[in-house]
Amino acid sequence: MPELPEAEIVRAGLERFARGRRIEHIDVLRPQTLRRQGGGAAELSGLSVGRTIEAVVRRGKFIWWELSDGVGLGIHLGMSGQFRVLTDPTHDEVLVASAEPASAPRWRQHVRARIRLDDGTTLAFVDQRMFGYLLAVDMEPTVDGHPGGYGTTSALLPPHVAHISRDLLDPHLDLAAVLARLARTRSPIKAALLNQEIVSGLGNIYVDEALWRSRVRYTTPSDELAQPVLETILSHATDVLRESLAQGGTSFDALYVNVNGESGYFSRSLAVYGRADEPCLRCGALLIRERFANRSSFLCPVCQARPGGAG
DNA sequence: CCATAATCCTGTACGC
DNA sequence: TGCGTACAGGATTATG
Repeated sequence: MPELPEAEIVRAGLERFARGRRIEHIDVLRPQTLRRQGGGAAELSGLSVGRTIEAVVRRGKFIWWELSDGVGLGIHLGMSGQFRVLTDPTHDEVLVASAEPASAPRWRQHVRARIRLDDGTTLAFVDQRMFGYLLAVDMEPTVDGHPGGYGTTSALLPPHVAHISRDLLDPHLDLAAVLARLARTRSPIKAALLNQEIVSGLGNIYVDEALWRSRVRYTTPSDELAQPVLETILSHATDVLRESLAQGGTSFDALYVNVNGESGYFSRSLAVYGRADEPCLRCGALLIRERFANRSSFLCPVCQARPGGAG
C-alpha cells in the first residue's frame, strides 16, 4: 500500500521520465479518476496540455507535477495507484481495458488515464481499486515560504495539499509543532499518526511498525504519552520510512509496483505488520491482530504496554 | 471545535 | 461449482 516510501519511488520514477517534457495529450478512461475537477477531463486537459513538467514534487503521500505558469497536476496513488511507462506508440490503441484479451497482464485492465509526452512516451495511470486520482489546479504560495515539498525549490502548493502537514523526511517540518499537536490530541496515538494534517506520510503499515519499535500500544491516547515517548515514536517512524525507502518500499502483491513495474522489498523486514500468530521478534510472544478504525492493527500484546499500566 | 464513523472502490480468498 | 461475505485501507465527508 503506497505510503511515503512508495510514493517517493514513484515520484523519482516520474521525475526521471517526465521532467522537462511537455504534455501533448491526456486521455481519461474513467471519469472517477478525476476528483474535485469540476470541469472534468476537458478542464484537466485545458490546464495541462501544452505545458512543460518543470518539477515532480512530493509531500507525504501527495505527488504533483509543477507545470509551467504555476499550474499543478496533482496525483494521489490511493490504495493501488501505479504508473507504467509505455514507449510503444501503438499502446494508445491497445490499452482500452474492455478490448484487452484475458491473457493480457492484469494491470492492463486497470488503466484509468494515459498521459502522452512530447518524446513519444505514454505514462499510464493504473489503479485497480480506484482510490487514486488526478487533479489539475492553479497552485498557491506556501504559508511558510519554504518549498512545497521534496523535488522542488519553488514555494508553491496545489490548494488540495495545503492542509497536509509536511512529512517526517521534510527538512522544513516543524517537529516541535507536531509534538505539541500530539500532546493535546485525545484520540489514540495511531489515529493521530494516521492523521495527515498532523504529520504526513505514515499509513497503516509503518504506524504499526513504529509503535512496535517504541513499545507503545496503538490505543494509548496521544495526550497521555510523555514528550520523550512521543519523540521516540517520531524518531522510530522516521527510521522506518528511511529504511523502507532504502530498500525500495513495501509490496505484498502486484498491486503496488514502482513506475518501472518493479516491486519493493521492505515487506521482508516488517516486524509486526501481517504477522499475526507469529512470534514477536523481541519477546517471543505471539503477535495479534485487532480491528481499529476499519482496518487491521498488528501488535505484540506483551511488550507493547497497555495504556496506564503493565501488561 | 474535536473525535469518530461512514464512505468510496474492485479483486482476491474463503467457507458453505 | 457457485454464491455470499470478509478483507485490503487513504482520505474525505458526515455525524455526534
